[in-house]
Amino acid sequence: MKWSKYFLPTIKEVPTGTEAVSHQLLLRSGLVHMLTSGVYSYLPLGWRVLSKIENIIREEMNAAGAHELLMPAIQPLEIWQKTGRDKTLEEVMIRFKNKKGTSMCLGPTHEEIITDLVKSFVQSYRQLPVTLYQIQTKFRDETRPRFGVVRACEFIMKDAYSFDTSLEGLKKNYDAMYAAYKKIFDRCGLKPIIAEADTGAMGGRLSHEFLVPAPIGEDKAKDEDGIEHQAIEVGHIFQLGTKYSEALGAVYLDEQGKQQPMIMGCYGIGVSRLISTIIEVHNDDKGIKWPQEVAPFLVEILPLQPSDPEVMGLAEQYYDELTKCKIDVLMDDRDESAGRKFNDADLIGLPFRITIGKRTLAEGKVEIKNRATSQVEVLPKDAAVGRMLALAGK
RNA sequence: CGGGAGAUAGCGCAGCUGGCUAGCGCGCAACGUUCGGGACGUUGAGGUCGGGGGUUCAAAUCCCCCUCUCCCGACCA
Repeated sequence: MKWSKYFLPTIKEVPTGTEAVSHQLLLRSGLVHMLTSGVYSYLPLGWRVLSKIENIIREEMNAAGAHELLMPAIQPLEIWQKTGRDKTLEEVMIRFKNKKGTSMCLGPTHEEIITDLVKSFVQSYRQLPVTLYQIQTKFRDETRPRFGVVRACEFIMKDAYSFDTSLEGLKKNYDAMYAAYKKIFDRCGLKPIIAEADTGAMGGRLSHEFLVPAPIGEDKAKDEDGIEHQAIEVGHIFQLGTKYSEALGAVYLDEQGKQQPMIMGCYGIGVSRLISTIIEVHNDDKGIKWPQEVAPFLVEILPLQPSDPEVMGLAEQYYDELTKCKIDVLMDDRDESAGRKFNDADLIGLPFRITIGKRTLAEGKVEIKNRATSQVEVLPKDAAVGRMLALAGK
């Protein structure tokens, strides 16, 4: 991508009414834009990060044997009345009546919907176990949205649901999800504390929270050494048991031809919240330091004098070669001062920066800088692409 | 939902003991000079001072009501 043709508005000054570092950087680096409290647009760069995170989640969910689907956000209230959660979740549920006068809501979560769906198709133990998941927008009318996208009224969540015929089966699925979660967060550059937690409004037998220590955390978490941290909850997994299947009549016939309620688990990840959390953990006073796997682009090519044919020629050459090798490249080809481009590069925080300037190029050299470590390598111009590929692990 | 802070140009702010034809910095447009860490000069565009009502010769400024935003708490899968 070429910056001059891209929609990437960076902001120099700290936006009014922002306290959290991640909230400030989210806005300053052109990732999101607030429409109203707790409701955000994702700009092209933010959308790319979101897609990277989603793809990591997809890969690990699929590897764990879950199947992706997509359920509706618009839901009849009737189904919520069957489990009584129209009351439990009354405060956060956004409700309305459709033209026929039917009470509807925007889904704050999907246990009821998935249970109803699986009930429609699964009648036999032979069809179980099954685990389904979706990545979808949830709606919660939060009293106090906070810290940008950390607690929002409209947010993106990955929610998975397992259906089993036995507690052993549930345990197995639960363990598989637990393991997948560890991989997902690790790939996102996060080291969550995993803690047993209350099952709260979800109900059920057992649950674990995945908590990432951060100054803006709303949850308390004790680490292995018993030290308490403020932490952001990025994931929560539950052994639900039969609460929903019994309430909604999701039953199957076992080998004896006897009707049994399905045994369920559910597994959530706050996808949009992860963006804030990653920024909260990976930043310095100049901007974001994206972990490689979730970075919107892997490398920024920075020609300092775009009007210089030799500088720009080399930049274009790198751009083409790296793009051919399937590296996500952003080239700052804007006709702006060097200082501004350097500062913007630090702000948006791509893992690597290739700087091409007249002065260094006169000696046949260019620079590669690692954003996270600040390490700078000066190397012959013909070695830059090869080195970059090595750094990218290709 | 309780407590606190705030809303003036796209962004960051000043002005608030009434006198404003509303200003500064950044950004934006044009031209020229620059060109390795947010360059410089000249010219220019851009505002229902969050909204409504009131007091007054006169309101961004004083009074009342409302809306919105942020922070702390309560709440929260």
